[in-house]
Amino acid sequence: MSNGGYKTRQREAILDYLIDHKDSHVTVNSISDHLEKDGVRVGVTTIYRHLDKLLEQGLVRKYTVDGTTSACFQYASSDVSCHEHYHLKCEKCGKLIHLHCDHASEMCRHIFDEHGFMIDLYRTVFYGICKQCKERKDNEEE
Amino acid sequence: MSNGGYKTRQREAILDYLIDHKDSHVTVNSISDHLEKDGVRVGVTTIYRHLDKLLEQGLVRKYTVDGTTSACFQYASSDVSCHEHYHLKCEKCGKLIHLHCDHASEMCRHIFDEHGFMIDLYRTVFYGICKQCKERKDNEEE
DNA sequence: TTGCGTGCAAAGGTTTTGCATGGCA
DNA sequence: TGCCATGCAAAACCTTTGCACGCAA
Repeated sequence: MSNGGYKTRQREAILDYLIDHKDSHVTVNSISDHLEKDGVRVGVTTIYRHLDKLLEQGLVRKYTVDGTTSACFQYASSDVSCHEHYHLKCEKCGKLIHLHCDHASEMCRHIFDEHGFMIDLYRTVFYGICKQCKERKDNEEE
Repeated sequence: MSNGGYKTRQREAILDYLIDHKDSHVTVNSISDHLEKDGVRVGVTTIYRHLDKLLEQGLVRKYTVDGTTSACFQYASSDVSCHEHYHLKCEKCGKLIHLHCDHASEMCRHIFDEHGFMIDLYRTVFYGICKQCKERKDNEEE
C-alpha cells in the first residue's frame, strides 16, 4: 500500500465510506453507525486512528462545524490544485465546494504583498450559505 | 447593567480578562488559570455560563482552532465592522489578526455575484503564517 | 426578601491510551 | 513469524446540568 499500512477490512470500509460521502462531511459516529448498518462493525478507536493517519497524509480535511460538538471530516483527494482554489463550506447543507477562481491567487498575493500574511488556501475554509440553500431559505420566508 | 445581569466579582474579572486579551484568543482554562494566579478563584461553570451569555450578546467570538480540543473565545467589541474584514489566524503563534481591507467586501461581492455563495466573514478564518513567524522561520532555515 | 449568580459534584460526550489479541504480509 | 491493526476498557478531557447556598438589588 502506498502509505505502508496493511490492507484490512476496516481500513477499506472507512475509506469507501469517506469516498462515498465526499460531498459532505461525516463524523466518527456517523461512520461507525453506517458501517454497522452495513454489517461491518468497526471500533471507534480504529476510526479515530485511521482518520488521524489520513489527516497527516492530507487525504481528509478536518473541521468543526458550529453547533456540533464532535469533529467533522471530509475526504479530500490529495490534489495539488487544492492549494489554488477556494473551499466554500455551506453551513446549512454541509456541502464543500471547490471553487476555481482567479480571484483566489490574486487575493493571496494581495494579502501577502500588502499585509505580510501568507495564507494557506488548502487549510482555509470559507463558511457561508450556498446558492441552493439561500434560494430555499428565501422561498420559505415568503 | 445593560444586559440585566448582576454586577459580581466573577463577572468583572472575566470581562477584564477578555478585554485585556482582546488581541488573541483565550480558552476557559486559560481564563480560569490566569484568574487564579491573580488571586481570583472562579469556577469553570461560571466561566462557561458567562461566555455563553456574552456570545448571545455578540460580545465574544467563539471558534475552534485546528489542533486544539477546547473552544477558543475572543472579545469582540460589538463592532459591526467585524463583518467587513478578514480574520487571519497564524498557525504558528496562534495570533488572530483583524485585517481591515477593502479587498474583503469586494471579494465577498465577487463570490456572491459570480458564484452565488454568500460568505459569512464573521465566521470565516484564514489560516496561514503571519509576518513575524514567517521571518523567524526564514532566519532559522539559513 | 427575591431571584439571579456561583460552585461543587455528577453526568454526558468526545477523544486518547494501555494492553492483549487478531490478522496481513 | 514479525509487526502492525484492532477493539475493549479505562482514562483524560471538555462541557453541561442539578442543586444548595451566596449575594446583589
